[in-house]
Amino acid sequence: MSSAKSSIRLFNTMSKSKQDFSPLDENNVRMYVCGPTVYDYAHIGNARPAIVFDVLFRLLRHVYGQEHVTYLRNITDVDDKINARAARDYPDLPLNEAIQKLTKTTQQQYEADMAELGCLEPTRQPRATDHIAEMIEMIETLIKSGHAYEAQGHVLFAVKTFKSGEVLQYGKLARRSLDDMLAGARVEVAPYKRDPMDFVLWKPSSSDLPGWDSPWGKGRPGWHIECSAMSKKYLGEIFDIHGGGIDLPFPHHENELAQSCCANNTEQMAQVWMHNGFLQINGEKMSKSDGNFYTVDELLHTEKFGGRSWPGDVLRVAMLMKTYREPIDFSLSKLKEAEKILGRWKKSMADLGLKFIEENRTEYSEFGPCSKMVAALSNDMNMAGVMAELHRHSKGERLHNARRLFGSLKLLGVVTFDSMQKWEQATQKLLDNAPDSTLIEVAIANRLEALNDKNWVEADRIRDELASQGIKLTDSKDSETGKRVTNWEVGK
RNA sequence: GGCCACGUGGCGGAGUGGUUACGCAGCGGAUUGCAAAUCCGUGUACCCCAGUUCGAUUCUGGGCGUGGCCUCCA
Repeated sequence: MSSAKSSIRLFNTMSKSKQDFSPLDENNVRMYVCGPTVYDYAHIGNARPAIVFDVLFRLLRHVYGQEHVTYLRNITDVDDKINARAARDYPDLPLNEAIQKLTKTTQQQYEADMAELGCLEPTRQPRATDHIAEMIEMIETLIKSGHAYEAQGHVLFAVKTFKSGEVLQYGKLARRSLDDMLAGARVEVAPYKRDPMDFVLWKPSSSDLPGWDSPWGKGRPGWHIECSAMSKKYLGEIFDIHGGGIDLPFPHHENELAQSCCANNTEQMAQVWMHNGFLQINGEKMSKSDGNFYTVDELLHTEKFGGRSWPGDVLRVAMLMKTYREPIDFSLSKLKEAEKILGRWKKSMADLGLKFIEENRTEYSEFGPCSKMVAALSNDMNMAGVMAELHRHSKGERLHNARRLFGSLKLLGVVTFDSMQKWEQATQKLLDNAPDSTLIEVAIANRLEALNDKNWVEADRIRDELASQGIKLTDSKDSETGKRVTNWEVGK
């Protein structure tokens, strides 16, 4: 166990290198991941961080114990996009009610989607609007300590005050100097900013927008402060892992880091910063603004992508076929390959002797993952290594292989006892719905007779007829006698 | 324009200063018509140029290409 603990290595965006992971408190490993802004269906690209960090969550639970990992994923429910969408979708409701309704249903949809993709619920999913008081408190602290200032109803964070000694810290996560950022600035700078890069902690709300009373008048928080306030409340001033998409290092995480360190007077916010790569479609980033996206719900429940729907476990495997930091080209061939591989894994488990019937449930819950697979996973979630181990067990010949395969797939969140039970029952159901099996046996016997007579035409006629009823024949040879043995199964 | 990442066999996708995963597809075989299923076998690939080295796909420099960030974004 202790060797496993010390062997987790994670790529840290801050240092741009893989580092040994050692939690601040082994009894409470803490991870914060930036979650969805709940104004619309999640697309499959939005699901990647949920899946990637779910796998990490599961690995940490495996290594440190289920009760010793805290995983927070926030729900952003205050945002200009939400306001706009609520007004559009519920024009007859008062805005506050419309927003309530929109954010609530969107969050439920998100949680349902992620569950279908095999993701565990995080330990907590705090909502921004439930933590306005904590945000205001942190902003006040920042003003008192000179890191923030009020200007025309806004409160702004002064980026140049984020220093360690005399060294400017702002920009160190994204590895960008203030000059670099200014050179590339594409937005007009508000005149009341002391520095062009200063960002909003609090902004005024007009009467037609959601707002909360504050020392600076009725207003609403800026985007970044919620994560600083909520992570502090539930995880402490410094925690272990902070994750999110590769678009977040700048500005979101850079700003969170600045706020948190300045408010808490700490040198760091998280030990490790992790970022997942994007999904691409035809080589371009999948994004809502470009319109080249598929929602999780569409993939699961409609035939919009590739003319068919896709099970959650297939989508999950497809997503795990590449290192989390690299982009994935989301394509039909990828999903097909994932489905084929996953089908084979399931079949091998059954062929090697696993039976997902109730009396086995307790015994099977004890099956653990293959240690080499855990080792690969511990190496910054090296999924290629993980896949190789899964394939190795899938091709094994012993019951042991099946147990390890099940244990490994379970750890990855790809299968559960229940999902395998359903799979087994579905396979069985196909058999039950097939035409009378004695008739099939007779047909097979007739075909065999025809084959022995070298009457190929008649033999093929029988086979084709069965095929038309969805019965697929597979010929093999008995290893003892050398005689032809014909099995049948119900095809798709 | 600035910053960052990546560029591997038909495709997907790891990794390594020398023995070169894994998967998909293909090909050959087990298989005594054809097919399917299964199993076995089969692939010396690493963008270009220069440098370091006994030796580079792996290190260094330059170039080209692709993608991302610099504005809301997973």
